[in-house]
Amino acid sequence: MGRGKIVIRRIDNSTSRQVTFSKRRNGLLKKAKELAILCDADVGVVIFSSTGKLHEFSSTSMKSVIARYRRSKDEQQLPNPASDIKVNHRIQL
Amino acid sequence: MGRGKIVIRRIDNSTSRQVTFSKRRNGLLKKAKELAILCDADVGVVIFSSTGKLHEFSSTSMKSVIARYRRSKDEQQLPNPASDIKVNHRIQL
DNA sequence: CGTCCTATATATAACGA
DNA sequence: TTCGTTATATATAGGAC
Repeated sequence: MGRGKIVIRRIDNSTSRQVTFSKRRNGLLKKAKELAILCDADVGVVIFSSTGKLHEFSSTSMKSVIARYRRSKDEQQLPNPASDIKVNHRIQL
Repeated sequence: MGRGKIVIRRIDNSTSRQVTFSKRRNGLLKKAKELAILCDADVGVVIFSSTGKLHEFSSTSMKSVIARYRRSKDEQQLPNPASDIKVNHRIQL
């Protein structure tokens, strides 16, 4: 989507990688927000740049998204309730 | 980005909302993957459709992304060491 | 580092089968 | 509803500030 076509592989040049990062990071966060609004979805996005800086977006709150994610995961990975009697896990954060 | 321009607000029609959801969800996940590869970033995306179905993407593992998110948050929300005597966080990374 | 500009690459809204 | 098709809307690569 620009003057030239690019291949999806790690950008070697540190400077261009940084530039591309900020542009695409903004694009991704915008898309996430649009998806959440348009489709009434609960979305959570976490991005760590290669320099370790955090960027995020969450339609509700990252906390609730993560909590919901856990619950959802727990459910789907417990297809064997018969042998799992003591299913008590606390959802923190 | 289609035949017509749209306003970013919840799509009332359930059917179109569903259609738009699957298209944009795929788009968002693709963008997330590209960002991770191109910019060597650590990305985590969690999406719950309005019907509650989970969709996700993570460059490494959602588990590690969430863990990293927590650490990152812990650090940044402790800008008041004066009143916080028991500030013991380990800086890793 | 973010911002503006502009030519292109992509994503996708509206349809049709 | 689930897929293609395609006309348009957007995102963004490249480059200059």
